[in-house]
Amino acid sequence: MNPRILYLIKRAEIEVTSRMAKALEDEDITPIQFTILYFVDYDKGDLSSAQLSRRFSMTPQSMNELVSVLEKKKLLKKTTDPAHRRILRLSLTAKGKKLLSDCNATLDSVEEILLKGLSVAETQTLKNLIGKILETSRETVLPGS
Amino acid sequence: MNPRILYLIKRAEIEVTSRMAKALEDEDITPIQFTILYFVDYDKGDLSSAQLSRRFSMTPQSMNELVSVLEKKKLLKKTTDPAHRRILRLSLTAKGKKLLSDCNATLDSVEEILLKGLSVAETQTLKNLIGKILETSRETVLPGS
DNA sequence: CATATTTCAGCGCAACTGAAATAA
DNA sequence: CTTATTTCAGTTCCGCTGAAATAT
Repeated sequence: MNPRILYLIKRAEIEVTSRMAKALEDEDITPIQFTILYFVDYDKGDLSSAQLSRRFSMTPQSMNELVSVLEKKKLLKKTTDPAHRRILRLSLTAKGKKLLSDCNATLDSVEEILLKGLSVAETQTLKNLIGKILETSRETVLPGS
Repeated sequence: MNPRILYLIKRAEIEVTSRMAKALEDEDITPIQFTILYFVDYDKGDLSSAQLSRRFSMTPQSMNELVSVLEKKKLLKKTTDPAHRRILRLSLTAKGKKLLSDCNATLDSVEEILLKGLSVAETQTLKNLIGKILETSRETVLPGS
């Protein structure tokens, strides 16, 4: 039926998310929670909840709820910014770092299964092409920047 | 930061969905509702709500709600199957067909914008690669088939 | 009796909006 | 006074489960 590329992307995401959810439930964590940990770790203590909300196109209130859950699970902690006492910078706890690395190992196998029909070169091509689309997206913005 | 392909796919889907939603809101329809119309049209009167629910990995109850909304909007109608009086086959109304073709035109431009960084050949490659992933997915199933 | 489709009813989650306190 | 971050409170939406009626 030669489907739209919009539809193919959506289907692929549904598949990816359900497999991620399944793989991560042993760690008692959702795909979104994982992604937050992933970003907090990457930006090493520089991210606030408000900044995260912008990056994920969510309201600060919604992001704060997600963050609170992770805080209650003792996976990340808030420390007040030395220069701006109102801002709470996020960082992973030791438990959070451990969990993150476990999850990364788990997701490596999920990716491996999903990509087993593709060669290494094809996988790289796929990454590049999606990357180009995301670049185009960033240039032609929709809402308020 | 060399992100996971799982993450790239998720990002792309977020971008696609938000642009679809924006483009379709003039037609007063959501991306999911559009997709249902698209499938009902494609299968020309052969789909029931229960079959649709399986195709989208949803419960029949949830799908029925979506279908009800479209029915109230007079975009599709139910006709009892001649052989199985319990089954309600779905088909588009004239209004639904008109809307679907308008939406398809709208989405053609959305795709064009999103893919403007890619050549025709690259677009085809992207479709093929995602297609391969979806094939692999179908082979290595997760839940009950 | 087992199975599939549809429908009514209620639940829970994850996002939202609104409003307020704190701080630069 | 304006703006940004955080937080409390209420709301809405969308998918879920449970239960029942209908039909093969």
